[in-house]
Amino acid sequence: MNTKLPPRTVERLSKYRRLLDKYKDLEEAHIYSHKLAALLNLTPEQVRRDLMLIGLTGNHRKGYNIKALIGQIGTTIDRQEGHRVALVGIGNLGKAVLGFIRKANTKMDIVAAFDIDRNKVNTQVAGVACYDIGAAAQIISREQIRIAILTVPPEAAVNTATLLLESGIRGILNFTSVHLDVPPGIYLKDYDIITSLEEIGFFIMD
Amino acid sequence: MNTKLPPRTVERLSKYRRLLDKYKDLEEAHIYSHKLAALLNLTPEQVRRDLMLIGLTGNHRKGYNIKALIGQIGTTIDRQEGHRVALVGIGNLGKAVLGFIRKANTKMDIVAAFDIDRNKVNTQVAGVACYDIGAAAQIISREQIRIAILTVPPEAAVNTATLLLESGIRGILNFTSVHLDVPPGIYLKDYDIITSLEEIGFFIMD
DNA sequence: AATTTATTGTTAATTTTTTCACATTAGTGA
DNA sequence: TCACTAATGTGAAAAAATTAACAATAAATT
Repeated sequence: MNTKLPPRTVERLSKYRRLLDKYKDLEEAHIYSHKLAALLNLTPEQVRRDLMLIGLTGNHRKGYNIKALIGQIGTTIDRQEGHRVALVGIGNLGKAVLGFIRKANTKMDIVAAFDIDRNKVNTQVAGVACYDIGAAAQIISREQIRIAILTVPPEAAVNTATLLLESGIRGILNFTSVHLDVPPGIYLKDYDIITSLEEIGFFIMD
Repeated sequence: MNTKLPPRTVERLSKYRRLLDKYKDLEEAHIYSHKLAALLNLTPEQVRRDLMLIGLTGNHRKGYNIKALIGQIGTTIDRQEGHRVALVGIGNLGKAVLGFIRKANTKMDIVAAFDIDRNKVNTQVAGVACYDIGAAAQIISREQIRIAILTVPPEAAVNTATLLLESGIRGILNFTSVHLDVPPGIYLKDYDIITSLEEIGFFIMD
C-alpha cells in the first residue's frame, strides 16, 4: 500500500476497477490497455503507467488479466477491513449517495446516517440506521467511523464539520459548496456541481 | 473570452466567484490574494496567476477589488446570454441538483427537466417544467438547450446520452458512473462519488 | 523453428501546472 | 517628501502529469 501514488492515479485505479467489475464474469479474461483506455477516455500509455505503478504486469499478447487487475487495485487502494463511513444530512443528495454506494460493490460501508429531522431520526433509511446529529460524537467514536460524507444545507456546513472533526473523522467528502477549514492530516475533498457546470459552459464551443 | 485558459484555472475562477459572491455586499471592498488563497486551500501565487490570466489587476496595497473580480470572472467564463441547461432524470440526485442551482446565482439556467415517470411528466419540479424523455429532441431543439445534466439510472445512461447528443446537446455532466462515448467537440465531464470516496480512503492516514 | 504481429514496459521528451523569487509599486507615516 | 511596508505581477525554475517512442516479448502463423 504505497502512499506515494499520485492522486490522479488513485482516481483512475478506482475507475478501472469499477468498470471492470461489470466485465469480470463475462466476456474475456483479459483486456488490453487500449481497450481500457477507450472505455474511459484515456490514453493507453496512461493506463499502462498506472498499472505499472501498482506493480501489475500484463501479458504481452493478451493484455491484462481482469481478475488480477481488480485484485491488485484492491490490495493497493483498499484497506483490508474496509472503511466505515457516515452520511451526514439525509436530504435528496444524501439519499442519492446511499443509492450509489449500495449498488457499487465497494469497501466503503455507510454504517450510520445523521440528520436533525425528527421524522428521520431513529429510523432506517435504505438499510442504514439514522441518528440525531447530536449523537454524532458518540456514534462516530463507538462505530470507529473515519470518513464522513457531508450533504447538509450550506448554513449547517461549518458547524457540522467542526463537530465531525472533533468526533474523530479523518476524511470528509464535502458537497456543501461551503469552504471548510481543516487541520493538517485531515483529507478534505470538495465537490461542487456549479463549478463543474460552469467549466462545461466555458469549454463547449458554440 | 480566451479559450486558452487551463481547465484548472477555469474551475478555480468559478470557485473564487462563488465564494466572493457571499462577500460582495458585506465587509471589505477588496481582498488579498493570500486571504482568498487561505479561504480555498490554495497558494497566493496560484490565485494571482489565475487572476493575471484573465487580465485582472489588483492594487498593490489593498489587493483585488471584489466587485471587479466578480465582474471580470463573469466576462471571462460566462456566456453573456447564459446557458440553457436540461436536467435529465428527476430522482433524488436530480432534485438535489435543482436545489443547488436554484440557490447559486449562476448563469446556468435549468429550463427543462426530463423523466419517464408519469407522475412527474407534465408537472413542475422546483419551478422547472418536466417533460417525458420522449419529447427531449423536440424540447431541446425548441429551447436551444446545449448542456445536459445526466442523473438517470445507470441502465438508461447510454441510450439517453445518445438521444441527447442527437438532439443537439454539446456538453454533458454525467453522474451515472457509466462510460459515455462522445464524439469530438462534445464536452463530457464525469463525476463519480465512489471514486471520490475511495480516493479519500486511500489518502487518510490511520 | 523461424517469422510476424501486436502488445507490454519503460525511458525520455514534452506539456501542463505549480511554486519560487524578486522587481515593482501603492499607500503609510515619520 | 522620503523612506518603509506589504502587497502585486511575472519571468524563471521546479514539479507533476501526460505523451511519445521504442526495445522486449508472448503468442500466432508459416
